Amino acid sequence: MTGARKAAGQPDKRRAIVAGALKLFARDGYTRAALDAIAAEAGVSNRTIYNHFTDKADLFQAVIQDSTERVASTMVDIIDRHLTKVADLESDLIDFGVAWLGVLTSDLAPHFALIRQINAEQEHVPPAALQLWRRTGPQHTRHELAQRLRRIAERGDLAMDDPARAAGHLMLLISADNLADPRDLHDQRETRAMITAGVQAFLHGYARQIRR
Amino acid sequence: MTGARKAAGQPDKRRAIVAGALKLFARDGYTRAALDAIAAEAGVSNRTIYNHFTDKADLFQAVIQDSTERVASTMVDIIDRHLTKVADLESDLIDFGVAWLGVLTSDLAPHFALIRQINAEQEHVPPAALQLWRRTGPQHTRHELAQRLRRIAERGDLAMDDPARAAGHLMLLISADNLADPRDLHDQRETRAMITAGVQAFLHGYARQIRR
DNA sequence: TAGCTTCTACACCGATCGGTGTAGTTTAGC
DNA sequence: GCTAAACTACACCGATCGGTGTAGAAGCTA
Repeated sequence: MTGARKAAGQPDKRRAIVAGALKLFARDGYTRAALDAIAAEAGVSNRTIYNHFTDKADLFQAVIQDSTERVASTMVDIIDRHLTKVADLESDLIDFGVAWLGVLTSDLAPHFALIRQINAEQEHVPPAALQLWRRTGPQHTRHELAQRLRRIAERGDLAMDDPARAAGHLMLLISADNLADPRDLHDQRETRAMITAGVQAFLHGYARQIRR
Repeated sequence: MTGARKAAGQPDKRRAIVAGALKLFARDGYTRAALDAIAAEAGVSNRTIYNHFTDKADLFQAVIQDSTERVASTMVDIIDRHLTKVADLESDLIDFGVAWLGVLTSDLAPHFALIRQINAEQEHVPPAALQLWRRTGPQHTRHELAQRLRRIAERGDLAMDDPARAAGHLMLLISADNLADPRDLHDQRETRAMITAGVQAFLHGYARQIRR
């Protein structure tokens, strides 16, 4: 609700609260996560939380915003690192996919559990928070990815009508259904095989030389 | 937990309870959904629920099983209806996709909200229930779809190494990210365009004549 | 040292919820 | 029409939780 916060309280306490809240919201969901447990996790008094946030809902929204921005910037970094200078498109895309999927098992993993919670609780999450996540999260990274794909297409290695749609397809084919089922992500070989298959499915659909 | 139920109570009451519970579990999630509210939704006394189910968790598991079986059989029907006799592969796949996506907005829609809840609450759902859903739900339909794709491949219209993986890709490309974001699904033209793009991406990746 | 803000510990309120007990009413099957 | 099972209404318990009040400790600034 309140757009601009006036930085009440100690910044390090605030960070600890947000970090602890992310962990518990991600694991337990909005309703199940108790504020006392969050306070304990953050090594902070229950009362201090209300010194930084007006509400449980307010805290939730802050957690969404913080985590989304952090993850989105990581994703954009990966896009930049792998898809700016492209030598062998297929192997570069596979490397890109490996890095992309690696985020799901990194220390940023709780974020994606949080996203599942948001998707489940859509009816109870304030619409403003939902919209904020969609824009600065998946929409932003998809746009960034689409830009790179368009540039590669202009070089002649890809052919597509709608870069945004193609970017969405690539993201789907790379992450497969692992967003819904984050197990099996620890088998390196299986993960790589899955990514390779996804990239090949993507490429042979968009590569110009095999487009009919 | 208890595998075999001894059909305690009136069957129509049981059905009403399961139906009401599905609606509320889907909308509110396991924790938020109150048993009193479920009882009211089902037009049944609070106490009657405990005559049919031992627990809230027991009821939840029954709801998962019931809804999953119903939806899976619908999906298999759609596969059978559209992919048994294939004339024009691309247009048949598009029709198939339209029917497939139509389920998401049908009266079976609450099921997918329930699935989002399950995916979010994975840490708190009994593993047996999770496994049961995965097997009789997505794994089953994917296997069924893979069978059809293999048959089409044997006829020479498709080429693929791993039919199961291909089936997964097709399911992803057809439903795009609408499983996570079920809005926008009411714009007929946009939906059809999305499905068409997905099918074309799939086809040009697996069609033999354009495989390098 | 003085003064201000922040944090902590703790007790507390009101509401919600899962689950039970009970007494009485309805319904199904013989 | 009788009996037993099933259902209803209602009161109730114990636990959890969001949020507040308060009094004092800790830390920063001058």
